[in-house]
Amino acid sequence: MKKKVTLKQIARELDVSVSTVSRALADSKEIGEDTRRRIQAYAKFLNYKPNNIALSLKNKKTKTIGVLIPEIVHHFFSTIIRGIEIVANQRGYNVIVGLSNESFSKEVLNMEMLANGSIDGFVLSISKETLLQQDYHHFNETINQGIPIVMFDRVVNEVECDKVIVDDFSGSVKAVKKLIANGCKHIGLITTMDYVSVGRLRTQGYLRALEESQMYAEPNLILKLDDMGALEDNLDILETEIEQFFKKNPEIDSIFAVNELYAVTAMKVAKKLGYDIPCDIQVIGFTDGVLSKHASPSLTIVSQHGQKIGEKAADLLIDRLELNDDETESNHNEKPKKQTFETVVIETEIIERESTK
Amino acid sequence: MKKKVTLKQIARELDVSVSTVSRALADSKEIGEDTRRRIQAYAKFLNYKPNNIALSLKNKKTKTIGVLIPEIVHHFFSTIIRGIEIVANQRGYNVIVGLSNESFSKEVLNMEMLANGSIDGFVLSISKETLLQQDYHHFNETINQGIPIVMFDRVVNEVECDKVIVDDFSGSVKAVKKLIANGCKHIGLITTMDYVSVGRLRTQGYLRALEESQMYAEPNLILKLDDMGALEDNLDILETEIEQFFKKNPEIDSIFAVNELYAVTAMKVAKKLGYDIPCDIQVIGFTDGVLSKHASPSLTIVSQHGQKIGEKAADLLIDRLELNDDETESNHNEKPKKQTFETVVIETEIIERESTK
DNA sequence: AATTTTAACGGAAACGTTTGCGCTCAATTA
DNA sequence: TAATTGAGCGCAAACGTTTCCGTTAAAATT
Repeated sequence: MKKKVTLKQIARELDVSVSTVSRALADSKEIGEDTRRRIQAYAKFLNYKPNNIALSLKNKKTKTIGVLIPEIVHHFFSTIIRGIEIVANQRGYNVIVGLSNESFSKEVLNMEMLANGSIDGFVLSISKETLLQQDYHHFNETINQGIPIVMFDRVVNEVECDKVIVDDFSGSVKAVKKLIANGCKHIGLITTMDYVSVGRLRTQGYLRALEESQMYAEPNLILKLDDMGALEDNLDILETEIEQFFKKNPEIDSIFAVNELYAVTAMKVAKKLGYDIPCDIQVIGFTDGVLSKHASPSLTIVSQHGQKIGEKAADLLIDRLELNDDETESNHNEKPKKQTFETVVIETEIIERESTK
Repeated sequence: MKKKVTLKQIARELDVSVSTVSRALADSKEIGEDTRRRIQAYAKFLNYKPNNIALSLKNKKTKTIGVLIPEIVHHFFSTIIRGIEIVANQRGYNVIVGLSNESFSKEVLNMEMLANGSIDGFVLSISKETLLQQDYHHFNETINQGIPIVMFDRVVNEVECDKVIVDDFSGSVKAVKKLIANGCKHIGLITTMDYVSVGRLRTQGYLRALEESQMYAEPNLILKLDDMGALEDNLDILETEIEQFFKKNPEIDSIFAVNELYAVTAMKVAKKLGYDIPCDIQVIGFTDGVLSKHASPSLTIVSQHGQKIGEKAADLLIDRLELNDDETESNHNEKPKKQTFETVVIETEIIERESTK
């Protein structure tokens, strides 16, 4: 077992000092032509690679970004990680992931773990429990320690930082208006409880679209579901809820669902009840999932472009990290740099498939 | 912006030495009752947390495990990451992920990046390109540097390390025998090219099941597809291939598919051709995906228990890491500890749904 | 009273880097 | 010939810890 080779080792065996080796490998002009070559050759021979940890300690930066998400077994979030990973790697950063599992305490714990030197900045999406409790102190404390945060998708006004969101509102407006344009008169909405901002925004988009089309928003046609707990596990509950919904409102001619699961389940129930899709009932879901493409009929969706979200979030974070570098290096004048934060909106796109006319 | 508080800072402000602070916080008996209390109180007040990077440098261990997977937007892999993350966190480790994107060079690059001090060990699944090229030097070099590796799912005999695999072979045998028991006489197999070991094993399982049931394996009934490239993107190609397959072999009464996409696509095509599932054609897929549950009819599968795979892999890795600790600390006798590696097989389970009788 | 023990703490090395500064020796300049 | 320059290299500090080894003074032993 060959142990990792260090500068000290090379220095000893070549009978020079550690600093000479360091400089030689950095191609410093201060080192003589021949010794430089000698050292470089020997280092290459030993396959020397500098120790990242030592560099991190010295440079006070780890070149690592922490990603904190509520759940990873979820197409949307894994797509985002992919986006983050791509630009991070390309810009010389590593990605370390933490899962909050929608729990406040795990979110706090994970942040504290990673904030103690392991990472340079965070990209995160807030857990449901945190949103419910509305306790955001850990975010602000982290930012106060000089560790920048970029939030995506589930964001919150109480924390000042860069954000990347989806145009939930106007995406929903577009979707519902498409249903209206397709001749739908009684558009059902299947949505979640209000505490997650995205659900609320999508609901508002639904209402706005109706309003702008001089249509009356019937309270009956709105089904609010509590998605706390394991959604995937009690599918049958979901199905019966939706079935009740259809039976109570036979006039329904279309469904707008705020996530993929609701949409495909609605289709399944509708088919079971004898409706034809899209003739009797048209369906649009808000999602970035894999179910929609393979459902039968395939589902028309408002696509969220998860990868783009991840890429943009990583870019924002790294931009800020490297901007901070420049500041601390060059202008030490205490001119309080106006801390201006950006909120980038990633456009949604309607992908038409078989569930709409 | 409050900068991170260090031992040195506390020491200065309390007019003691750094070592005293360090010991006081470690509850060392060497420090007097009162100073100990004083220091602990002040540290708690300042919310002192030790710097992970400094600790890593000192202890020569990072308490971080590197996970290298071919792709993250994939239910199977994200489930595994979840499993890894759960036990890692619980045992005090962090998880840093790298994506090879099925590319050999990205796999090598990622390993080199992380191997330079960033992580204590790897959990990985080999990229397709690497399997094709059969170049495994980076794995062996990493192991030689003293960094343990645990491979999962896509493993290879050429590398000696702990492994976690699925019983692909016997899982397939079980599945095909179930079809046979259900009265199927002409079982079609939809599989991949042979270079990924799991595909080959599942194919062999299919053959064995037929053999053991004294049934003849018809070459026509085996469809081998090349899944290089973006599977999801050319769904239509996949569909036409499968459609041809059905048309050429009208006697087919069931399908065993080695992955979820093949299985659900086969169902879709079958339905389009007028077959009834499961009456005319029964389908079983080998998978750990989300499509199967929501397909209509829902798909009977051989489940792989991805999370368990991840958990077991992480446990194996951490076990070995902490075993190495004990060795180097206590018995320095050069008795060459017999390096014995384990290959754990995670049992599959057939989950019966609507696509079989 | 002289010695040993012990409690309580500080100094410094170490982990692997980078880098400012100083040193030496030769070459150039005055 | 004496002084200045510069090339080429080493020393040591620094990053934040932990820990071995002192050191000091008081307490306990003889």
